[in-house]
Amino acid sequence: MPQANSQTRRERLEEREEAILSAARQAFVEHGFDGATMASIAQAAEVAEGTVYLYFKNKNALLDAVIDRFYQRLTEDAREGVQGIHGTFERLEFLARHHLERCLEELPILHLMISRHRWKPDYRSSHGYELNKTYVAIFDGVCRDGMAAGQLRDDVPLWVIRDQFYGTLDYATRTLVLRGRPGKELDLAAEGVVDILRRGLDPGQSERTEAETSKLENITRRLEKVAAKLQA
Amino acid sequence: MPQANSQTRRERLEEREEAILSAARQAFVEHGFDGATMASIAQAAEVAEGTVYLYFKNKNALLDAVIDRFYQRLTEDAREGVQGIHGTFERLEFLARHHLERCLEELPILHLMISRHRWKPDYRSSHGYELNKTYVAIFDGVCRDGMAAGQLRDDVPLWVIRDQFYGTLDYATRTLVLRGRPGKELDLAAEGVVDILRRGLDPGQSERTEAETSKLENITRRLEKVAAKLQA
DNA sequence: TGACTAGGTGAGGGCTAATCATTATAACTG
DNA sequence: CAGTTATAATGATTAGCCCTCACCTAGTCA
Repeated sequence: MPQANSQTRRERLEEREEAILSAARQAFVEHGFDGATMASIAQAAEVAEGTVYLYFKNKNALLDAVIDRFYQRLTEDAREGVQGIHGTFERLEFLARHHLERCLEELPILHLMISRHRWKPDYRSSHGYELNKTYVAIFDGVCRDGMAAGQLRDDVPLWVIRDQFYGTLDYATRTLVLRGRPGKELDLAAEGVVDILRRGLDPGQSERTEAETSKLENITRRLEKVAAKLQA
Repeated sequence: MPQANSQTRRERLEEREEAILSAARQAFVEHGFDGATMASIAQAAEVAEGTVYLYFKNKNALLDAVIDRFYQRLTEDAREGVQGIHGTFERLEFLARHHLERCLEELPILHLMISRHRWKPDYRSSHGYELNKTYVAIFDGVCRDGMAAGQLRDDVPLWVIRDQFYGTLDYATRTLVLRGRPGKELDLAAEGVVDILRRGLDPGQSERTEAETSKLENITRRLEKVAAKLQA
């Protein structure tokens, strides 16, 4: 049974890789990149120190892999969520809330990403850049649809809007943590971001109905969450 | 002549400190924090390695000192510039342009600041936090004046606006560099930021929807309480 | 002059990431 | 099943870093 054997063999390797990756993630989250040692990661993964280097080229590659995971889930969930929502600003508000929630949840990972990943001189040719590109492509798509539908000014470059959106959100994440009550003010932050965008990118005559239904739908979504809780 | 002697003595010390600080700045800018070695910094400053530690507690203290300088100049110039300008949005546009220009000029310092400084867990009790606070106080002042004069909505928390402003600018800085022509698009970015703010914070629009959503949110909150009770 | 002291030195300690010669294990073959 | 090869795993070792500390030097003062 060579098939079965090679299967288990492959599985063993994947399990090991998983163990190392998970140990690394844990170590990075707990002690930061510099604070985490390869020795402790190897020990937590129950392998020898040298073994880690069979699976990952070096410490940085470990970090890359951890961040890769973060982005994969972030992107997937964003894409999924957007699909189930109609209306430009409803989608934007979902994206804002989703980004804030996820970044707050995984704050240490966000720190690692920003501090070690995003400011490298060769960022643009890095894998991380591609990951980010894929992620923000969802936002870009929503905006382009909005522009095509006339709900969004199309005389502002998309990259300006994008920086406005994610720049604000990342700063807001930090502020929410610094202020010590991230949960309570999350809604305020997400709504604030989209609200300013809504007014700032209004293509002309204000469409009050649009704005109102948006907020109503927002509340509906929250009520649906409550309903889901009740079911569980 | 004890006066003259102690003077020259003091001057010697200050010169040395200056030499070390300047060498450190150079090294950090050229090779990054990890890439710069204390040995090379000491050599560039023409002192022994141990001497550096007579002037700065450790490598991190060196970085702090470098960043301190950056903030001092940034803040001073911002304050000066704002004083010579009247009108809320004119001032904001100056601040945006000033921030962008300075950050682009000193990009490596900005990287150091963001990656090593701002995301420390104890950031809020650090000197860097105070520096940042002093800097953004200028922006806050401009906004508060604008609100008092009725040129700015006062129903959006100041911290949301601040995050919007500086978050966007920092992201824009990165984008401008990535796009490779920071000079040409700097105006576009600065104007874009302020333009969206201008429209987004225009106090002219109605606030009736605001009151209505507030009521609805009240109801939502009550329903969530009910849900919590039911869960228990 | 001789003791005192602030300031300066650089070899060495302790810790780290990463390597590589060696060993162990699995897979294949006749 | 035994022998051979290929793959996987090991951990002592290496090179390089930050920082300390025992020692040194040169001014200052009694």
